[in-house]
Amino acid sequence: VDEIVPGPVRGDTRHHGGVPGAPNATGTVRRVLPAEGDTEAAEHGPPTIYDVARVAGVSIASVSRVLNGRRNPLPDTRERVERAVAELGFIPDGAARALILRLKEVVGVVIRRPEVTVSADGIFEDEETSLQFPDLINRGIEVAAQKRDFNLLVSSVGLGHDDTRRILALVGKSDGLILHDRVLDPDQVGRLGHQVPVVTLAGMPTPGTVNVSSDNRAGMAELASHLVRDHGYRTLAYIGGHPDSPDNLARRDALIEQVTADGAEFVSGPLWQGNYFAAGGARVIENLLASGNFLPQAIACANDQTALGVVYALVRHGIDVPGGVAVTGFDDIPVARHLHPQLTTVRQPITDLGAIAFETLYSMINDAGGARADITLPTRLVRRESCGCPPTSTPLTVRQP
Amino acid sequence: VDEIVPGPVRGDTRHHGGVPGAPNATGTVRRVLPAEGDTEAAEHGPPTIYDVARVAGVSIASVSRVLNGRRNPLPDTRERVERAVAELGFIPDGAARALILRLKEVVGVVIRRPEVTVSADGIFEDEETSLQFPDLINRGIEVAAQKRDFNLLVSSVGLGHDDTRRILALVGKSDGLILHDRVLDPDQVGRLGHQVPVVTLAGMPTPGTVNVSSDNRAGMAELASHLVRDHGYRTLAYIGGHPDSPDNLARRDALIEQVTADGAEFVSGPLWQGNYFAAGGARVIENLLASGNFLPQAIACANDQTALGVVYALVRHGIDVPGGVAVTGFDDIPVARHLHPQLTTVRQPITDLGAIAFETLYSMINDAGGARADITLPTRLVRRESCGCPPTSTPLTVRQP
DNA sequence: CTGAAAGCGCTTACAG
DNA sequence: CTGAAAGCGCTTACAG
Repeated sequence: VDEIVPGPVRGDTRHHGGVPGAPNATGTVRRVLPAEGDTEAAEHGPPTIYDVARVAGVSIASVSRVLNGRRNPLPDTRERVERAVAELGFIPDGAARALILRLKEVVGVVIRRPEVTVSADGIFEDEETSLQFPDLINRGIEVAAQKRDFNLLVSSVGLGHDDTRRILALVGKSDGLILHDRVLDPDQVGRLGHQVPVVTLAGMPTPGTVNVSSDNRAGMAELASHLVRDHGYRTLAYIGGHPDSPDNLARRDALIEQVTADGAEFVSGPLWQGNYFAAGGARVIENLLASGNFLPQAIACANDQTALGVVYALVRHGIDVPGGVAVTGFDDIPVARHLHPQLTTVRQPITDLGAIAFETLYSMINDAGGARADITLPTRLVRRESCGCPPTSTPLTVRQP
Repeated sequence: VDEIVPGPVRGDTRHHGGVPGAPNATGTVRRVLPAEGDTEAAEHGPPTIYDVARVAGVSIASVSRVLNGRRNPLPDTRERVERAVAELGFIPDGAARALILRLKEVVGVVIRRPEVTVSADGIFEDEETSLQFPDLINRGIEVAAQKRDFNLLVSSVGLGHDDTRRILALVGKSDGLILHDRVLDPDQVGRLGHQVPVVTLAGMPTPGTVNVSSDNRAGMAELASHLVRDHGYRTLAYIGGHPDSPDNLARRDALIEQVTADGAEFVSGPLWQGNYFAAGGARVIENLLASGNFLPQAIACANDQTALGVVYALVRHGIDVPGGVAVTGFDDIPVARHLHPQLTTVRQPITDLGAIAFETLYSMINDAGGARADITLPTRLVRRESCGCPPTSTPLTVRQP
């Protein structure tokens, strides 16, 4: 029996019957059994390195070497492989490559997607709000990743969905994780950090992971000083982002500190709670006005999108910005400079944040070395019109190289 | 010699010496050689299914079955596996899983990142322009993908970079591709379509791939009629997007057709070329004004971001919108409703576009079945203020469920 | 320079 | 129900 049955001896005998250039015929059979006559087994699925080797008349090792530029294959070998690759339309399977290399060249990124909330009157907030800031960060990550031949694998989490399962699946598909703000609580981050390289963006510093954020305190302090000392505003308020966001807390604290230190009054209360989105900012103003509250001279918002909603709501109610109330943002997203009035804000190096997060993760992936320090990037005040400053006369849409 | 050397007999003998719970010690050795004394080989790298099996005292097959909910493992088996998984912090390797399943559960998405262009006076345009529309589409893809346990693998391409290599690498890491507008020329798309399932967004229909787009013609025709018939504008112009964008061409053609049919005048010329970004729209206005051109009564822009820049530049020059010139957009990105004036535009179902692109691709991945028809989603005119309509009195930031 | 062989970490018929 | 074995498609020492 042993010598009659032509059972597979090595993996590559499975491929003996492939017809080069023949289009995939059925696409249904998964395991190719050795053909009876050993002559016309149909080709299934995309071509593999075995198919290329057979067509080129070389070993799979040579194919691999040509494709990866290892050693110096003979010109003849190289040409035959390249011809076969082109003929078959061969694309190497990343999974097999990742398995042997122990490197997927994939960075997992987890963002928090906006919740669909229901307000008191049973109306849903728009769930298609824009994630400008996170999207811009992801762009920074992607551009940096590209230079290392990495790609960006995105997953979003929301409240009440079994996120752990989703995140673990993401980990299994990547070499390391970058977590946006408020994606996991610090405990979970710490635990994850033991299993895989993790970088957090604007998160809580956790041993074993690296946190990348920008200097909220300095930026907000500079803004506060500008509002109080330069413009002379005596009453100020803050419209917060998500209450569990470290960025939000740092900005708020710095504002209160500076405003108080400069002898102005900080107005606060439960109504001043936003959610990082324009809708949230607008709602705060609506509620404030509806309940007859007085408005301070200046409102500092947790981010630009909130400021956008605030300006919108104020103008709707006939309140001029900055004439009636000054409004400022945080982030300096691209649209901020195209608004009326142009938005005064604190500039974060948004794409740099992403790029540095990736580079940090990349170094963690490559050497499992010891502890690394958290990173804080500088911020700076961008004075435009919404704080009360005069319009600038610089070119509108261009910048110096 | 044969019986003295304790060489690996099966793959799993490699794991005999692992110390459960011990932290990864060196992290440098890659291949674990059989330990001399066969007793204290250090654990390396993250735990595998063999480690879990050993700790749980079962076979790797049982571990796999528990983890994937196949068959009905005995409660005892299940518990021991779950305990071992928790103890070791085991996360299954997606690459190995993908290799055997022939499914990576990953959708590759290619976007075109904005070019860094140099204008005539040697000044660079801001490369951090916002990709709101593509980002929103990607969100739609991601949400749909999630429901199928897929993740989104992103890669961006730009002019002059060796994109083919990058895209092929992406293909190797995913089960299928969604291509944004202007990522590849139709020839390349067609070729790729032979090798892997491909869905294009607003691309040129190609045999073997499926194109998903929205009804540009109907939307733009509706807008044009509104401007000419309802508002009575007699001169109109169009600020284009990228000249090689099918969306752009369809919108322009529909506008010209309708404007002409309605007996109004269509103004055009080389200066009216934008690039889908705010900076491009603003520059068109600047150039027009600088060269002493007269402005039409209404300007329809290729998309909302362009309109944003146009409004900005007009207002800067003291031209009221819509009083002096009416301006409209296309897309209805979230920020459009928060601008002053609120932007009249054509609404595309942005996230639906992404979701449907994914679902189409998913079905292509699961059955390599025959040809599929291209898909066109409906659009509709959203009348707000920038066309000359009065402000609406509906709630500002909410919508009905 | 090149090829035969081993092995990456999983899943799943196939027997028991 | 469970385990031993095969195999997914690659890369890379190891010999020749």
